[in-house]
Amino acid sequence: MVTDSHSPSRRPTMTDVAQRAGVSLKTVSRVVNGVQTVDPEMAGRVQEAADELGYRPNFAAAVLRSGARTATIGLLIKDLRNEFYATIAAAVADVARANGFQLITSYSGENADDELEAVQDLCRRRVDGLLIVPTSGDHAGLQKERDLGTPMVFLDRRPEGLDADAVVLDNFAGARAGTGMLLDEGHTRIGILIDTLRMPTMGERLNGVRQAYTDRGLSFDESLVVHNVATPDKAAKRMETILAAEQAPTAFFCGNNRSGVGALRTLWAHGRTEPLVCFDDFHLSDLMPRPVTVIGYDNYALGALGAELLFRRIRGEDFESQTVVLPTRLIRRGTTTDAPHPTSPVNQPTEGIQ
Amino acid sequence: MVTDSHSPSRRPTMTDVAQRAGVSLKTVSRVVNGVQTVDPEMAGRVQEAADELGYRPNFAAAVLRSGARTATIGLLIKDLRNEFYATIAAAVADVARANGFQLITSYSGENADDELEAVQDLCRRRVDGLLIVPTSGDHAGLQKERDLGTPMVFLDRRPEGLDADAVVLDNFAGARAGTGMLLDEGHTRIGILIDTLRMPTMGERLNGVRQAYTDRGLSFDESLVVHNVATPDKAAKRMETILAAEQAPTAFFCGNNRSGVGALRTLWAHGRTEPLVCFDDFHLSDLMPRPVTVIGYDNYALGALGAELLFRRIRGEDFESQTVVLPTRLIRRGTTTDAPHPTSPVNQPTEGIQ
DNA sequence: ATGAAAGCGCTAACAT
DNA sequence: ATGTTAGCGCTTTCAT
Repeated sequence: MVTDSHSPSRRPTMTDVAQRAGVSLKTVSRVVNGVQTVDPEMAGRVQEAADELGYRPNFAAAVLRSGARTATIGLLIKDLRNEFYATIAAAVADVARANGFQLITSYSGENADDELEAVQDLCRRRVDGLLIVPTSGDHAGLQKERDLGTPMVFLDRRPEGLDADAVVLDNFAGARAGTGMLLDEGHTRIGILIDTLRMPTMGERLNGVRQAYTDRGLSFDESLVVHNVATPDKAAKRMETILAAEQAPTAFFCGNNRSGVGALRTLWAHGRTEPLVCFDDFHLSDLMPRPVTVIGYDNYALGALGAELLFRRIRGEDFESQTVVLPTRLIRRGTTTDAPHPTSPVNQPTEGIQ
Repeated sequence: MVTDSHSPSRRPTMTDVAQRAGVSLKTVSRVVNGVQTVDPEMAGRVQEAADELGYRPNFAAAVLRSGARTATIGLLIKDLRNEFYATIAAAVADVARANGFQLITSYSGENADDELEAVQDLCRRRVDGLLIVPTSGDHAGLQKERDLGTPMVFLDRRPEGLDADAVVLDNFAGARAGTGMLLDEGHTRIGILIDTLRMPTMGERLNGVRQAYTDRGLSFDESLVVHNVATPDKAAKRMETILAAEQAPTAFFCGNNRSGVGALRTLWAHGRTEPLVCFDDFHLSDLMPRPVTVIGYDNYALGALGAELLFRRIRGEDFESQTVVLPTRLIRRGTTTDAPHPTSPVNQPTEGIQ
């Protein structure tokens, strides 16, 4: 039953089918593509021959000759284990599927060079469009590819040095509202944990924090900002130090869910009750063992809107480059209990967590 | 600066570059591919012409003529928002990248027909191999594609009606150990929440549960099994009914993390302390507001091992179809507090949760 | 070291 | 309704 499945034997071609069915190449083409009128009897013979041989049309050859689209889009994205990116990828996959396109998911790399290389590879493969969740801060190198006819839409971050569409979050307003809430609760020393400012999103969020102070005529103490908190582990460790210090902050603002989760762990471990606001919602945030306020948004919409925008370009619509800004909103999450302190607060952190 | 980026103008070809550089087509080919010796002066001229035109080799055309691989693998997978699948996808993406391959991620669909269709589309695109996280229970239709020369590796579920490699979890042993733990703690009425038995993985897990009873000479009450609990919401609702019943179970076993999370929510909302064992670990399980024991495993390894296996096939290695079974282990997660009951236990569940 | 011709698998444009 | 010819963009083979 199992034939020699490991032989690299050439797949049958249209010519093979034509020979077997005793018809011309073109007739096979017509039958396979289901267009035009073909004599039913003949069509049957062709279909039979094709089935017997296990004929599968070579899509790339058809595209090459006909000049049709490859019906493929590319997505450059970082780490699918991070739910932020995974949700975007899921949205893009859904839209691609709805349009009958395949999706090539490629890693966006660490810097502008990696990114450019990935884009160029996808262009060699003649993708019809590109969705990019950028890592690097310079996209000027991509201008050429776009000019060459590959539309691009940027997700989560605006393109820099490049004229292209984008869908981003309102980082500034979100951070401003979150910080404002803490200030309005009477906190004036708010510890800020952010990832590197090389991510413009972080800069926007930090500016939102500053603006909340300004809004209220308060001055912001920049020394309360802790930079380069890239992982939950780092956040947890930095929090240990911060909490031990004199004049520790009375509330915390975390620039993303990674730092938020890490900070939460340490606060929980020490039974601390300082309020925490965290940019990005996350799975199960509602079941956290203590309150946490998140700055949430529609993550799936970010990916879906970006993909829709891309397909408009692919369909040939011509319009000025546009940037869609998605709103955020404050959501109270986590649980509250009567217990002032956990009995056995420290637990093995979940493995493989972002 | 921005040239007419929306014109569907043909991308330049090798012939265009050759003309501009005043050399033959073949010379351009040699320069572009960086093989063979070409006069440096000439190579420079060619490179210059290529850069000026923004020439990008047409990868598909090269593959067509040379018969080389497409350097592409396909991944059929369901929902990337589910961290189980997202982790597998991340692992596969990493291995593909390490091998210089691109990855087409396609939806595996709802049934055998969708699945077959997706596979056939990928075969038309001549992917060099296929990773499949199956949804359907019949893969006989894929045999032909495999015989035609496309190697396949199944992830999480064994292929049915098809001779192919697979990487799966030891569902039986995991469920047996988890249930055994509860039985050894003295529980005899354990409520079982599982998804549909049409998923063989669920059947294996349920059999593991039964075996744990058998191991101890206990008889298992099949009426304690709740079927078709597919989402956290469903699990939460079913738990309401179960807890309200007379002779409610004194402990719970959930067949996957979706039902586990849902059950956890309801238990927590009611301040119930019945122990809960859940197949699948999940993000932040360590911070759940009450204890939970998970049956964990190396999810990333599942994807990575599968991809490695596939690449061995792609490289032409010939060996008997093999199934790798990954071990599981019990892990205590969640937090414990002195508080017998939460004050405000019911909270808005996290949005967009799997 | 460079180039001309043929052809990968398919479809477009023309016959018939 | 069916077939023939040419050629998509590239690499191979074989000259030179």
